[in-house]
Amino acid sequence: MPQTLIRMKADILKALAHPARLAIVEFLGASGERCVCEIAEHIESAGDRTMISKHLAVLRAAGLVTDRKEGLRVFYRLNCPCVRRFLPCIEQILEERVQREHEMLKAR
Amino acid sequence: MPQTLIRMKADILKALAHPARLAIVEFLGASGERCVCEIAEHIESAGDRTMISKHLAVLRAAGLVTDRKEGLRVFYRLNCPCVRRFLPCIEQILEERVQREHEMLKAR
DNA sequence: TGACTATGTGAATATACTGTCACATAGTCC
DNA sequence: GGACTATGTGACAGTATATTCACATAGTCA
Repeated sequence: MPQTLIRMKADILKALAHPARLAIVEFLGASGERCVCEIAEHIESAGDRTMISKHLAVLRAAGLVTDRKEGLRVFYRLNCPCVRRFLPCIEQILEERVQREHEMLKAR
Repeated sequence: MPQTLIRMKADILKALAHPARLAIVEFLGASGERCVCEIAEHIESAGDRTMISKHLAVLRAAGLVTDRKEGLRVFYRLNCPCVRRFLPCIEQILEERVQREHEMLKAR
């Protein structure tokens, strides 16, 4: 458990820990390879396309996505299929938390 | 995919996206229930115990850990075993990235 | 009760991240 | 070459997060 390794893992998680970036990862996970314009169109919430570029740069730096140029377009895809496997786990944590909060309200 | 859900999931990831908190989660995942003093002793790197308290509060708020008081001590444990399952996935992403960077260096 | 221990909280500062703007690059088509 | 399109970058202001310190709470034991 060298500190460096932990820090690197935390950095990968940090890359995922933003609504827009998470949405991008989920989108790529569900639909394979997509160009920036398609991603931007699908996310919308992240206002400007500039932001999409920056978020993609963060994901790329973390090693989560790879890009491929084709003419004017740049296509992105998930690097590790395993990301798709662990996102449902996050959802499970969320559901369990919601349920726990429900029970606490009922218990009062 | 309502925006709120995405934001909640990103918040859970954000809670994990800190070296000290990730180390705490890994520690609890490996060794079950531990009191704050044991956690603090194991992490060290996170200087003050004050910080450990705050990190634990973040993990608790995210629904990742639960606490239980026993006398002076407070014991924490992981809430969702599935967290243990997805941490290796992060390691895999990291390894693949390291390998890719290696190849790029060789290719020059 | 009073000294002691384990843990948590609040305020204040330092640091990092986000989002926006204007501009830069690079490829395409005329 | 020049106009156009898709994407990326740099600087800046605003916001959030981490860290530190001093102090608060609450349980134990004499």
